[in-house]
Amino acid sequence: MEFFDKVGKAALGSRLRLMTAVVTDDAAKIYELYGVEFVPKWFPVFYTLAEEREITITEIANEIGHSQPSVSKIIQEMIGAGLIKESAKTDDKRKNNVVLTEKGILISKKIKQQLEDIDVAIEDIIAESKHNLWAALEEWEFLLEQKSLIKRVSEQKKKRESKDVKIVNYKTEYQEAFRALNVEWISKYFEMEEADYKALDNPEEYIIKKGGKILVALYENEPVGVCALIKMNNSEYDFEMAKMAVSPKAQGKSIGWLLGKAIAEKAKELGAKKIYLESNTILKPAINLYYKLGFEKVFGLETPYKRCNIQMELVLG
Amino acid sequence: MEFFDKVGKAALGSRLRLMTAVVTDDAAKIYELYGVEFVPKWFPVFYTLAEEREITITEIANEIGHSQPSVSKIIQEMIGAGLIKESAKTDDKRKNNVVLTEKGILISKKIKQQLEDIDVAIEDIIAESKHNLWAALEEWEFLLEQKSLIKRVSEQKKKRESKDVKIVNYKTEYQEAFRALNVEWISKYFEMEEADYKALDNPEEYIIKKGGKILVALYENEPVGVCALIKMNNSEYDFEMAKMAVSPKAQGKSIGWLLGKAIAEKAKELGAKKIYLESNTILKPAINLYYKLGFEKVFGLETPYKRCNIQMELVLG
DNA sequence: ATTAATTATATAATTAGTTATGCAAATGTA
DNA sequence: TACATTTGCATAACTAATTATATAATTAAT
Repeated sequence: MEFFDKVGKAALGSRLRLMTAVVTDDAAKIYELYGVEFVPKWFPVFYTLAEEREITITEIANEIGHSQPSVSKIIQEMIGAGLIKESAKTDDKRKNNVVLTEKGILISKKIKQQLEDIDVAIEDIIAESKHNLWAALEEWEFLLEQKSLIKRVSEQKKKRESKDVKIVNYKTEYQEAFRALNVEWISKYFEMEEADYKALDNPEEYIIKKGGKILVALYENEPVGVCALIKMNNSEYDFEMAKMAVSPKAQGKSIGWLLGKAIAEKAKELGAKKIYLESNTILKPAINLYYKLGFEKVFGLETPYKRCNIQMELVLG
Repeated sequence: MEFFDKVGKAALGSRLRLMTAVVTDDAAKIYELYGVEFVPKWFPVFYTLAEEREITITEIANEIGHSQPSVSKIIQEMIGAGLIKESAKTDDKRKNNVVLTEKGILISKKIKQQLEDIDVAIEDIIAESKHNLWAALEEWEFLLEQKSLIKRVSEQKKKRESKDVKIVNYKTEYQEAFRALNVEWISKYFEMEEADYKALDNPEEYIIKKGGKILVALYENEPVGVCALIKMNNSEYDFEMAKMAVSPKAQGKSIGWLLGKAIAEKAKELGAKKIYLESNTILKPAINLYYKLGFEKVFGLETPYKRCNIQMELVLG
């Protein structure tokens, strides 16, 4: 199908669907060829019953990877066709154990030869093909169970988008964004405090002129994240990382990570050995990010912020 | 899925269906991730329209391998969603040409990035897997188009069953079968003639005692095919192959071919250089078989049978 | 110039699965 | 021991496709 070459791998689903249709259409004809009165969709259920002596509907569903209602319906059809019957041998009255009838056992014998022929026919295709579809399905089942397609795509999206994020130095034109992005999360989770207003309304005076730095993350030339490195009056720490904010609209692009890394780099350039931060444990994604960046908990410093209930430091390598 | 290992390749259809479900389920989530209001099943149709400027429903169906009603419904849904519109630019009033709307074009741009991400994600799976599912699907599409699964299985069935066919010499206990199998086809297509009754009622006297042979094909120890080698009074031919009959119930096991081969072998053992036969062209499968066995048309011999309108000979190698 | 066959589409019915939901039986827990 | 939770199953409603069939427009054939 030429179509698939043009579209690319995104058409994997469509391609699978077509192949499924081709194979299952022929499956029906194969039963006919062998003169077995049998509906192909019964096959997985039937096979399970031929193997196990007696088994419940839910167990069958789990074994063959169908939903329980699907098996439930198939069982009813097969009972109608006289291939299986309910077997009362159970103390748990919710359970509906089923077994093959005489007729079912007969058909299972008939089908045995058919299965072997199909097996040989498919083995032949495998032998004449370069790429083993059967083995590929088995392998992909495993790989997609390990990490689903949606997860893989979302990781790729993040990776690509974070490439388009630029971290730049603060300019006056970003003051509005610096203020707005911070006000957004602070007032959502806490209340704006005196110290916040000072720094956000006048960052050049309160942060940069005192020897600090502000970095801005740009995505498509819009400021979507900010973070400050604030000069401290403390014997142990030269700088505090603070006022980190990322627009909710720009989440999933690793912007926090990129800002954090850049701030740490900046601090190192300025000769710092360690940087300090204050936060609150209700901000779980933020705390997580700090750990990922290498911060560790410390205790005991004084702070002007009511909302601070966790203090951390990062030793610069 | 352990189930598949037990069942063998016959579960290829089930395995494909499960993989299709896994992939298409995630497809829906992927559109959501990218914030595109889009139903995955629209994708092949949408993609075709994004490529071609303007195209009819049937053309789309052919291109993407769906049925026409399927595309017809999808088109209606997409018109409802405002992604495409009918374009009246056609003289053939049966046709329903469709194109993307402004909104459709916008979404196609949005989706482009998404497609690239999926492409990379799937390429990554291909890279980390030993068996390339994408390439396997492509190859199997080709192989199954060349020779369908049903054809491959039916060939395998024939091959296996013809192994279970035994060709044995005539014994008195097979007289009834020899008669019945021949009467069945002769009276179906023609009328029984005097010469038929003689040979069939008393084969030992009319065939074997005169230096001829009869071979019987047994399947599951039942006689299901017969063929005679009859001594001729002719300077050119020593033997005639005649009274070949195969039970309709045993068709598809190459019994005719096995009998023909065995008769030719027998004739060679008896020192014949050529064998002769008479038939009628309305028996197309039989004539076909004779050609396959190496017989060629000849002309001019006299025959006691009304039904004879073709004469053939096989030069024994 | 009719009539028959073909083509393009739409609609209806069917298929093989899925979720969602409800009910009864069994199990766990305070 | 009573009550909440879990389990097993059936039923209903939905989904994404299919085949079968109807209708209108076009093309081919007498």
